[in-house]
Amino acid sequence: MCDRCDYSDFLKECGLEVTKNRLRILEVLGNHNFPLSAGDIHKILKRQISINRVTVYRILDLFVGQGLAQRLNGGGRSFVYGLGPNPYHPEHPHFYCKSCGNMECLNPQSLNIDTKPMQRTFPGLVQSVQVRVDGVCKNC
Amino acid sequence: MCDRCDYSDFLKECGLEVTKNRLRILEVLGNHNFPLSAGDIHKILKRQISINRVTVYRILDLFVGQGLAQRLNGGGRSFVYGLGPNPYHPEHPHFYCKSCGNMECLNPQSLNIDTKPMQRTFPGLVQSVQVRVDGVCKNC
DNA sequence: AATCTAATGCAACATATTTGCATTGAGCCG
DNA sequence: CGGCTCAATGCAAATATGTTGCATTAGATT
Repeated sequence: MCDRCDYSDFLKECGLEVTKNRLRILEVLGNHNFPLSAGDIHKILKRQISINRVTVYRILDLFVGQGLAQRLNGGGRSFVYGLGPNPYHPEHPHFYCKSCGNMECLNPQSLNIDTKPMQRTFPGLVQSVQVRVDGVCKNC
Repeated sequence: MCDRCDYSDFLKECGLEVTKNRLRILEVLGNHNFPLSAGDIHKILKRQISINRVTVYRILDLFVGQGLAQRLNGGGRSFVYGLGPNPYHPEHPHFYCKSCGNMECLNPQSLNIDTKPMQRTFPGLVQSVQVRVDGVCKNC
């Protein structure tokens, strides 16, 4: 879907071997404009090929460790994953519909977050700010 | 810990029966300045009394439904719970340490979040904004 | 005390994620 | 080419978390 992203390059840049499964998972993530759970990703891939559930988990963990993917807190009881922020796809907040349980990505500029007050006072290291907006989506 | 909060009153105001287990769970939540998972709460209570895991889950669900408690997305695979916002304890962001996995509550004013851009453009209903700051805490 | 209802306990289930170990496959060196 | 090595993958089982259905208990009300 995103013709500006070369997933093969992404992997190489992270020093990861380029395998079919890894490329497929990156493509699935890139083809959706909302984050997916490991189970969702596995279901989508299984329609086309044979891949093990555990492999999906492992590849996602690997990606998260490298910053290639982002692990987010779905509203439900499982994690959801999206492509990590990169020059073409900046960090952005997510919306969770309490009614249907779906998540969607919001515009990067839909919220202004000022972390300065925090940076001044917080004794630890701030790496990222995860924002989840909860509510009811237009379809519900 | 918080002498301004009368948990028994909290329950009555919500139209809930005042039971020992409910009070105990409110106390545990109030005694910690960071959110706890259902499992944590169960472990803490079991040290003193006999209480069933399921009861903890049910009471927490009840509290969340009434706004007495807040269900947050821990960094890990489970939900975490804290006291819901009230006049004495306003809504506040949370910090998640990627290294040790602990969470802590931040000052309510540590982040400025402007939801106006979002309110203007988003077609659904925005109910709440959950902010989690990720990073490394001072102990790690 | 008898009765009624909500709260709690218990067992079993469901789902998500992790772990250990076996197998496969791609690259490399002789 | 054939064998070697190591990472990637698969498979089975374990673990953690959360839910459901039904039995039991405790507290309020009459």
